[in-house]
Amino acid sequence: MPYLFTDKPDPEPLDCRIMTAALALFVDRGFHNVSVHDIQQAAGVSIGSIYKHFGGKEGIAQRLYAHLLGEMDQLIARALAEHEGTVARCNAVIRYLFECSESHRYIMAFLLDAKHTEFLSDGLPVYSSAPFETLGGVLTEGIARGEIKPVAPVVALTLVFGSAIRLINLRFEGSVASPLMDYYAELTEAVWSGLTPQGDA
Amino acid sequence: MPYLFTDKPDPEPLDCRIMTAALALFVDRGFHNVSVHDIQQAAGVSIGSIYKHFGGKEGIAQRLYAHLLGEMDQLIARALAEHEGTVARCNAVIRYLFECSESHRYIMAFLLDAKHTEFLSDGLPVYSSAPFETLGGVLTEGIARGEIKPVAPVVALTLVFGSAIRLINLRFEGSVASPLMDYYAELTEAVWSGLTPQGDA
DNA sequence: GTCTATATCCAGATAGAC
DNA sequence: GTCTATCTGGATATAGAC
Repeated sequence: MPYLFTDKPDPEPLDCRIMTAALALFVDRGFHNVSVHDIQQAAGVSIGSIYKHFGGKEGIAQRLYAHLLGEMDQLIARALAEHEGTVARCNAVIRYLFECSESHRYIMAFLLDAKHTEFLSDGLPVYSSAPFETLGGVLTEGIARGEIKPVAPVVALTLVFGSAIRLINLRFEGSVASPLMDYYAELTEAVWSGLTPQGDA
Repeated sequence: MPYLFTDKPDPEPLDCRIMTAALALFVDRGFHNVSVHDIQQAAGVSIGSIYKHFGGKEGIAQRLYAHLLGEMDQLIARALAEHEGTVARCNAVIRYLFECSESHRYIMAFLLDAKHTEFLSDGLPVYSSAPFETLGGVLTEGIARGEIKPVAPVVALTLVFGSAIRLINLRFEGSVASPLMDYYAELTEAVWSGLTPQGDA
């Protein structure tokens, strides 16, 4: 089972083997280019088990998505708890996003790179999900407090996190050779100098 | 045949009917959730014609992608030709991107919203394609001339166009209710006040 | 060059043994 | 609860008439 912050339990249960294998395949090839047979083979399990535990391919994707959204929620909660002030909090989130993108590529690619609406019948797009709602709230609050220029919240959101996530996407695509943290300072400085009244970084 | 700037010729040839129908289906449902039968039916053509003209579903997507990248190239060339200076040029591109996203939703959604690598065996990701290479060049030049702060080109690219494109994505997803141009001024002002030495908008 | 009918293949899903 | 073998549906692709 793929986690961002905890190490997996040693006698890894079958569910987790399946989800881990599926995650890698989904990211590498795309959901629709992966068959249940591929997952079964990669996980070293039988087809029967997969249908018993998940009900099918979409079932795996659903549970993966729900689980990983939870991980993302933890990441954001952690970043927010560790800092005070809108700028510091958002920077902490960006830093975590960058670091986790390097250290847990599959998790982050599945969350930030996939078009979930194309294979999850129910699921909302990531940017309407709980974690990103939280970030929108942080920025809206920052605007209300005057820490951020009075722009539309969605503009602040796209500037701060949209650009950061685009950089992550480019990194996953292979268009960016250096580790993301190499760009952290430049990016955050430029963003906040455009969004804060005083122009602090 | 979907165009950004020209009106379609009146006795619309068969190729174009097929490509137009396929474009709408690909955007609405995603490439893998569309069958050749669906396209055939929507275009009012027979399966035989589709295989004769395009060789199959991926053939349609390939020609669509090539054609629409050309349209995007025109859009950018136009914006660059109409203005002088890095900031004005980039703003013109953003303005065109916003306007075309409202007026030609299917074209822009196919170009900016789809994961082409998942269904085109050859095609590069959009952000490594000619149009975006051009934009990278414009920003690199602006940095060299001192019109833009000396940041890594990829940082400038993600800030200027990454945030704009994220906003477009959100608009397509339905997360943004107002027309994109409502945010144009706020977005560009914030971006350039972070990226230009003097902080001009 | 356009269509219809058909063949082939493969992924998704299940039934029943162990 | 886990596996193997099998069924079924549907999508891609083609062959041949018009």
